[in-house]
Amino acid sequence: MIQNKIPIGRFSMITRLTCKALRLYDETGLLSPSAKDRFTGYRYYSLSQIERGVLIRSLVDLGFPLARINEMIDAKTSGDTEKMSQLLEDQRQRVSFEIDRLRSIDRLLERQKKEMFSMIIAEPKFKDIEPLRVLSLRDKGEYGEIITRLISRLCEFLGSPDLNASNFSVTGPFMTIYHDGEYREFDADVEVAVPVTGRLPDQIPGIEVKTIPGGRFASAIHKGPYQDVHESWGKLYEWAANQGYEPKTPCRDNYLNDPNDVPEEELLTELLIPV
Amino acid sequence: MIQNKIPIGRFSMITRLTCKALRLYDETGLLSPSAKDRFTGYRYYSLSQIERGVLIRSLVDLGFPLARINEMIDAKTSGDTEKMSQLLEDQRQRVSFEIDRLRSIDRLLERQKKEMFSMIIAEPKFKDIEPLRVLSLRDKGEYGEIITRLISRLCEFLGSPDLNASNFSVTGPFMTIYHDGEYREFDADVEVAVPVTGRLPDQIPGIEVKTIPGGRFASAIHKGPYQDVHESWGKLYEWAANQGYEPKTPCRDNYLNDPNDVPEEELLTELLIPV
DNA sequence: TCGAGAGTTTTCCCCGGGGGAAACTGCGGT
DNA sequence: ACCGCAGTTTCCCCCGGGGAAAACTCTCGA
Repeated sequence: MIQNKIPIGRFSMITRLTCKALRLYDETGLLSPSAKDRFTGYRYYSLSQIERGVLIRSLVDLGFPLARINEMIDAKTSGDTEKMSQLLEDQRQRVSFEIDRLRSIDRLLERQKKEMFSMIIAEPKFKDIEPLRVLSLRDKGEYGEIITRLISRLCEFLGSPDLNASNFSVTGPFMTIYHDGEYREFDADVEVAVPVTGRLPDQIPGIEVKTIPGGRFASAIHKGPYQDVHESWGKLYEWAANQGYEPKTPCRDNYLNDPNDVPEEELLTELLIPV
Repeated sequence: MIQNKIPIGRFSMITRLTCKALRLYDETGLLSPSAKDRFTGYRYYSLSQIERGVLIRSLVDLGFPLARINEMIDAKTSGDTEKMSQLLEDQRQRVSFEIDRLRSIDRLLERQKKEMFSMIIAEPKFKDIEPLRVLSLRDKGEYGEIITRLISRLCEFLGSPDLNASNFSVTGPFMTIYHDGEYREFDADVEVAVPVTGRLPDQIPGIEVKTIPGGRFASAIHKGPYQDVHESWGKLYEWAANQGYEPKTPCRDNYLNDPNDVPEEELLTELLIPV
């Protein structure tokens, strides 16, 4: 019997697997050296293990995770061609999927390069939102004016000193809830709310504590002046419809930053449509 | 001052970052909550942190690693447009590179699906090989015949029982070294060698212990019958030349598995051209 | 037989979080 | 004032190795 004691470094050169990887494969049992010196712990591989090593290497090159490599080798040694092509097909799908993902990232990067973050708009997605306990104020009138007015009234209330002592606190951004079925420039039925926790020290006429319902929403983030928000609403409606959901009511939006802090072009508004 | 104590879960909903990620960002300092309860450890974020969170999220979507995200935000807040577009460009390159890599994997997978591993050939690459101490036997004649003959003589010698006792062992696969400048069907100058370690117990006429030189090699793995090896040699020469290297001499090949163990179509031969 | 230099061993930390366990806490409702 | 549930905390393991450190060992040539 020819002793073939290939030390790890040379075996690594032959199989193109790194020493680090070989040690890992030893631990996990994917490829254990045929001999291990009991005193020094040195690993020694045999010539007949080279083939397995090379096979593992090519499977690694194909992007298989180690668990799949194990399955694949099992399938190959037991001649299970069915399983093998199954695994190959799975892998191909995973790779294609990844390629698509990267391509869309590439497109986004391209856009950012041109516009230098003037337009980071998070891609639309669905969100499951829990019911929310809010402080709210509702009125009718012209959009822009009424929202400004209600928000400043809420701010005024929140700024009052006797709130500091209580366990009351604000737990989210301001939001507007549009109770009308569709956009209406004037005489709109609008509610402004802010998520809160804790108990109110006293009753303020017109300001109400209530719980607004949760559920599934289509969500997108609009960046830029409030005036342009209509376009984004349109896109979001379209997107939700394309995904096979029917837009419901009432819509909301969240004001994610403060017009006092950032210029108009940096304003972020999250748009939410219940579906 | 309005207390805004947004707990981690809600902040995660708003920014679209997971709680897990937020805890990590807290540890690394990328985004630390504005308040942390000293007794319970609860994290509380403020409304004004939402913007940073949303920005981080969109950078994550763009595939930036966290370190780059840090740099990017620094550049953005200090208004360093130069740096920003630099980072964007870098990222775009990394993504394109990754897309290319995946595409080539996809191509390989496609091929494997058709040929079911009848042709795993590792992609050509360059290797730096150390000098190798070998047992060698050299002769002239017709390729196929001479290689077979020399290998069996070496095997015979290696199988002799007095070697077992010594500290002598085989540390690599058999190899052939082609000393001619080019392919020659007959009267080829061929050396067969096997890497060894330890001392030879006695001298065998014709068998020599020597050290063959190392250096940089172009390497590929051929799978299939030895007869077809010429095509792979040709491809490897072409590839090395395309990479701007000049093929030198002598070439070698390593026999990575044993014709006694596997059918002809499964034979693996590593081809090495010094450059 | 010895010494130098290269090879190998373990161990630990890193990426960028996901998943899950066990324990503790917040908060609204009754 | 208490209950129960949902939220939050920390801790540890997982992927698939890369990099580095400290200690040990192998091998070849002199």
